[in-house]
Amino acid sequence: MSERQLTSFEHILLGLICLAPSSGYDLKRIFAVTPMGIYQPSSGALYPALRRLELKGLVRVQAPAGAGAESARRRRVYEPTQAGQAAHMDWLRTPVEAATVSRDLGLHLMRFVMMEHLFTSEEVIEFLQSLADELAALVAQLEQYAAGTDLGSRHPALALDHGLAVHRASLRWAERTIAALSAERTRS
Amino acid sequence: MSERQLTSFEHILLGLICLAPSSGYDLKRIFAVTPMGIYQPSSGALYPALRRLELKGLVRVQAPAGAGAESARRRRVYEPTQAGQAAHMDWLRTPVEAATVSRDLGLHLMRFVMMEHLFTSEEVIEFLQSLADELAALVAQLEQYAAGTDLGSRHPALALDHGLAVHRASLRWAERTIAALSAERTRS
DNA sequence: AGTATCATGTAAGAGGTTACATGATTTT
DNA sequence: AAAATCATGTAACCTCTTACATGATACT
Repeated sequence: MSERQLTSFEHILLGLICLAPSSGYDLKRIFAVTPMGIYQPSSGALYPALRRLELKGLVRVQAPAGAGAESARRRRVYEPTQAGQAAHMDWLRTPVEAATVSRDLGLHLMRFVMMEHLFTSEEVIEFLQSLADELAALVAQLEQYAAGTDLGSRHPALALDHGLAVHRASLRWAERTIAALSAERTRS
Repeated sequence: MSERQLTSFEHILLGLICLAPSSGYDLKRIFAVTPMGIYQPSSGALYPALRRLELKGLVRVQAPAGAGAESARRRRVYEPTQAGQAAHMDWLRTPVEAATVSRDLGLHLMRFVMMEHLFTSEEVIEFLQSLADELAALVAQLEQYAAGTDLGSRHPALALDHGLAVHRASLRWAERTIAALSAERTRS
């Protein structure tokens, strides 16, 4: 209920819990094992973040469930509340911001993954299209900067080439993925 | 003299100051204007960071220089000390780490830019080669993960495709840039 | 004279890292 | 029985963001 909005890390944790109820340790292993693991959250980041989500009423600890009394009492398995699921959907629907598309690209990809069973194909394609639009704008902006500015020396221009190359690759991926998903949609 | 090693942000500030003596405000404008400006440091991050560099003896405030007494006393223009230049060179020579090459790619590009007038062509090419090697290894690792793992559903596989696409683009850039710099070197 | 920009800084609060602590369960 | 792994957490420290404060200089 507190007003402060969630951090990216909290949004991702919430999303993972929406995907499947998980304990802190489960989440840690997800980061360790998948190619998402460029970031390896520390205990000191993970457990307090889960408590914050719990305090905000977005996740709750699953009831012991088992017939026995105290079995597995050590694990705190979190599941989303209704408010948590709603907050997650809101996050997935957040528009792609032009100013931060480059910085947030990894986050957008994460959102794309988490949309899979929550969005219709149309919504997913719409998201990818807005991502593609902003990437195209960014590429155009970088091209303009490269053409219009005398960078003085060699390496800055080469570094700019790198930025152009990777953003063009992202853009092509988005366009290719839109095409693939559209084809699957009509084929159904 | 304090033992704590510099943050990436501090390394970049030091590097920019080595490129040209600058005030905090100058540095702020560099971030605002260039395509480096995905990150816009706040005053609360910038000025304390400069003070830390000063305390560590890596930068110092330029002497007023002008003939007059108090003119322009408001600006604190930093220049590197010998220790600062040495620390900067050490940072530039830091090996590319395989485990973090993806996360640190932007940092490596920044280092590449700052190497321009401090490294020989051979050293620059050597750096780019090690970057290319680690990128190639990362691409191979992702390909292997994609082939060996059943990702269960569609979107994770597509997101992995994105990672492959952008890292291949980085790798191609590195190879292309090595070729270009090598050609220039032999032509001189 | 008033506004915009230049220029540097501080205070509060949030969140992360590192390192340590603790105990249960499983494996050898 | 000992060691490894599972599992959660805390405390100290550091840095960042946000927001505010301050004053000088340049422009209109």
